[in-house]
Amino acid sequence: MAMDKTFNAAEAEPRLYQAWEEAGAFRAGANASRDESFCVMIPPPNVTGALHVGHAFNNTLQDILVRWHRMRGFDTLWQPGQDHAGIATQLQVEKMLAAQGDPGRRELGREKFLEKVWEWKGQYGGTIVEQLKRLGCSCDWDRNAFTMAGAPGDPRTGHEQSPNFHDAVIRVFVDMYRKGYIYRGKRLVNWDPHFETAISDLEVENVEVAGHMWHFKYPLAGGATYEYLEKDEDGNVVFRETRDYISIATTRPETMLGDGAVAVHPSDERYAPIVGQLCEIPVGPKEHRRLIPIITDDYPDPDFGSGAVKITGAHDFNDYQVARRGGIPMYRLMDTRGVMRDDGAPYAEAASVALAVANGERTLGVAEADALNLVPDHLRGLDRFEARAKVVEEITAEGLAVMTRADDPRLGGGAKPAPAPEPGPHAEGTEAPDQVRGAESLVPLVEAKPIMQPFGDRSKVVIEPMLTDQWFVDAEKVVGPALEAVRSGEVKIIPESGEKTYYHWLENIEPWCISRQLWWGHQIPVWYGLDLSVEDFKDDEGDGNLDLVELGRLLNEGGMLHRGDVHHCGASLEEVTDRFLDDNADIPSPLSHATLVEVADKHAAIHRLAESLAHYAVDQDPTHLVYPVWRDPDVLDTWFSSGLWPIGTLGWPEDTEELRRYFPTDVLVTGFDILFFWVARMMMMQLAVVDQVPFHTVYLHQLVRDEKGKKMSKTTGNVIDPLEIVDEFGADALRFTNASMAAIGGVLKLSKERITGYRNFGTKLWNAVRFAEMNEVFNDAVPQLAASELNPQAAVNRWIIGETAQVREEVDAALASYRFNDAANGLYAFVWGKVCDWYVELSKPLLQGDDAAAQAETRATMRWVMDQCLILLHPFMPFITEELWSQTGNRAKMLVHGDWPAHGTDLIDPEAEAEMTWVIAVIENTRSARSQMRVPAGLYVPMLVTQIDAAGQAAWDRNEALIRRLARIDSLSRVEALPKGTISISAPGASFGMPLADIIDIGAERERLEKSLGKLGKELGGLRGRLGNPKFVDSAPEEVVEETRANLAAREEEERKIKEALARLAEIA
RNA sequence: GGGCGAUUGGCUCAGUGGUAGAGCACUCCGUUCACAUCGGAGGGGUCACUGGUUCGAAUCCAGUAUCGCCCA
Repeated sequence: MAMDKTFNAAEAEPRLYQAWEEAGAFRAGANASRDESFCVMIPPPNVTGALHVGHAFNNTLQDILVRWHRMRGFDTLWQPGQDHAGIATQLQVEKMLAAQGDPGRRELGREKFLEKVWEWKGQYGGTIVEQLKRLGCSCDWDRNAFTMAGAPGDPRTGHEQSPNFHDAVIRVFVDMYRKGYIYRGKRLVNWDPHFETAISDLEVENVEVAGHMWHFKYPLAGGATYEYLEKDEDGNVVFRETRDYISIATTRPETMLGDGAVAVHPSDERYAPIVGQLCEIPVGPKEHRRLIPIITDDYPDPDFGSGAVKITGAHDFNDYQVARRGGIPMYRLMDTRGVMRDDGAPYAEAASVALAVANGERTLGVAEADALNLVPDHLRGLDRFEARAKVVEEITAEGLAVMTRADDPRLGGGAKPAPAPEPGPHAEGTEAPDQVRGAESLVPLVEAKPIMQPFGDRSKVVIEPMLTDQWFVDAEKVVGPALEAVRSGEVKIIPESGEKTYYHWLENIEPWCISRQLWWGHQIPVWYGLDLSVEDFKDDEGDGNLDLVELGRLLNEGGMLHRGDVHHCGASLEEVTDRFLDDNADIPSPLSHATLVEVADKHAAIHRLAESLAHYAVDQDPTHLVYPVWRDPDVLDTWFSSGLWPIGTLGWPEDTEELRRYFPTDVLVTGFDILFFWVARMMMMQLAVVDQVPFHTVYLHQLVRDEKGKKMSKTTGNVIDPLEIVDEFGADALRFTNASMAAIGGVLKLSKERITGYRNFGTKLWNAVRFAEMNEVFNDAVPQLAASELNPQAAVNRWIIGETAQVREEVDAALASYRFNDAANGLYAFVWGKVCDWYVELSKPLLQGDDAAAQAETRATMRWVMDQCLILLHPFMPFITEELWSQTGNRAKMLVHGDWPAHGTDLIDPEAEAEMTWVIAVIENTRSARSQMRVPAGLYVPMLVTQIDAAGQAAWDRNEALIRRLARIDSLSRVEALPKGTISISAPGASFGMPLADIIDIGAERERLEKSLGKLGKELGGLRGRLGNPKFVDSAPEEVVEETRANLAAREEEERKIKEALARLAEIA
């Protein structure tokens, strides 16, 4: 059956993939023939994800490594899976419910909503798996894992065999909690007011937007004044003014309400006289203006703005640090929706407490400060952007805005009396009064300037730094081993620059916020109970029993509603029950004997306890008393669970065979951007939990960009869909392009031109095999031999065997050091440049000639060579190679399990190599001369030789048919001297000529020769210069000097021949 | 502002001390015998700049310029 002219990827790819899967070709350990294992964990894509070019690139590299190891007989596992992507999935499902007109998340309630999520996961969660298959990824899909596997409600669709990840996550949390690595605390976190949850830095996009910088006066307390001086570089006073205020610049006026201080740099002489004094926040009811201290801190930049910075510890990350250093109270201003707080005591009351703090009359604990609502009554309940407009308006109306001339360039464009506040959902037009626009009139100084603003990458709303109670991993406690593992070289990061980044980040690590206020995720395994160990509670009778009066007091006054809760961490309620009961053992009976029950939340707990006590009051039956506890409603950050990916997917905490065989795993291939978010955390967690590194090598790559180096984005419209590429060019072309781009640390620019080129490469390979097939190379009669059994006579066959051995070594070396581009480019150059361009061409006279022995050995050799091409290319282009493998004779195994060659450079035959190098030089030089002399391409011409050394003569004799065919020569004659009008052709050790006096152009020939001479002259100059330098001969390595000498000799011979040829031309001219 | 990196032919990029390569594009020639998704032959770079180290620098060092990424 004749082969098609091209490979039909669209038809073959699904068929081949199915065949691999049916044969179980990708199962862990398939084709294993040795003890060593090789394991790659897929960086789990989001379960909501769809394949993009980044996935395609990343997974191509993994597949190359995996297929390469599998073919070499390693016990190989490529572990696939997806992560549950808390926010993204929850959002997706909410959207779906809305689109279907179904009840929303809150209406459904947690349990019902989670059922919907599981349904959604079952239906759509496998999308990316199917897409990875189209790329040819050889994952062990039977083991497909999911970071929520085993969680309550899991119907096990799409991850049927996944280890119970939920157990692993909960176990790790409990374990790390008990080791003291996890704590609960109030810290500043990125808060998404839309989803009402903390989010990670990774989920925050900092975008430059047009913003404003307002300048306001904070009056000094009690009308105090000071001399404000500005000096130039030489210390001369250039500005002097008596001021009763300090000037502050801010991009977020609404946060002024929560200011705890004004800070200036300790070296700033301008403000030295007033450091330590109090100043007034110029907003809020006049009679309750809050006073805050002027402090020093290194954070303010004296050259930026006025040099003074307001400190709002609860709403700004920099201010938070200053506040912590300076013991400045942090006042939270907003609720979870980014709306100005409307809870707690009236403003007057709160402000007086804050004033007492500012005056040093009292201090506040973190929780107490947080409970204080310092939003003036009339601003309560406003959106943060509405509040901003109000604050600006009020300060300006009171005359406390810094004023400037209307033509001040800082105002940007036309001066606006009171610019609109930041763009926000509720940004309204300005209500500022019209003012005269003359340059002389004064307007508030509101600079128009670009500011970096954080947005939630899913919600697209402005992220609010928010002081909230969250769970944290005390990263400082677990960072040590993770740093040491890389420093010691136990774990290697490629490229090396990644190691620097890794150190820099880990050495400055911050606590890691792991709680999220979502429903979809691993619920935190912590239960809370009411704190009954009331210190000031008095058991009147001292009899250890509560009477009704005492119970009443406990409920109403005992602080049960106001005191903190107690909590315990454990894998299940059963695990924490005893701990709660132990806590309660000391409190008066009958409460000490209460039975523990679980309720929904704290409100329910209080209600339930009260109810229980009321019953007790009536029936005095202590057996009905209950102690209600409730579980933390928050879930864990998705990164916390995917941090356990290496051990979790292998079945930890069970002591599984997979864990023993494949852990620690080998290589992690992932994007540079998640070095911190994932790689570092996996290192920390695996080391903290099982005291082993998760992998020995981390291969980091860049973002895949478009052909111009731009990030792909929907807005720019430059997104390349990898599946469209697969449809158009085939998966192999995309894969080969990915590999050839993958220089270590390289920028990745994907262009269709390049993909087309590698699709063409596939066609080239296809047709080379097709040629072989047409020449009966794959007939059953042709033996399938090992390299060592071939022993061909013809130099061309011996030569190509050596070339193949060499490229195999190059490919192995390149892959071993993750130089995918070198491996791919080496194979491209070999298959196209050596096999197709030369070996196939040179073989034609032998295959089609009448020397049966030569024909037979050439067939056998070509069969071997073609097989080697398919084997070596298989990890890069699995589909086309597998198809060719199946079309070329009976095979014991599919190529996916083909045996990767181990033949060495002992197959290189230096004599054959030298001979073929000479033959190729003769052919190329002849073709070049013919082409430049415009000898018709098809015309067979005679060749003369005047001088040829023994090696040359032997090479000619043995390869005459090849040379004649490829150089189009019809005869070779020995002559004493070349006749006039001969085109000169040289080869090492020989001088040839083509006597074409009647058709050549003397001038053109002279031009050709002189050009060659010119080039040679440059080279000769360099070579002679070097060898003429005694220092070079003395200090350069022997072999370099030798090489240079040999090179010079060869060039001199060439120069001599060209000069002779020019002399001959001169005779006829 | 801090950190990391880049600058090589028209384009995209390799190249860790021995005098510069690839692919694409371009020019010319060629469709009878694997392939026009092809073959043959060519042109094209003072390796960003300035100094230094070295017998020798695209490569190592210092500085300058421009650009990019990350963090603030």
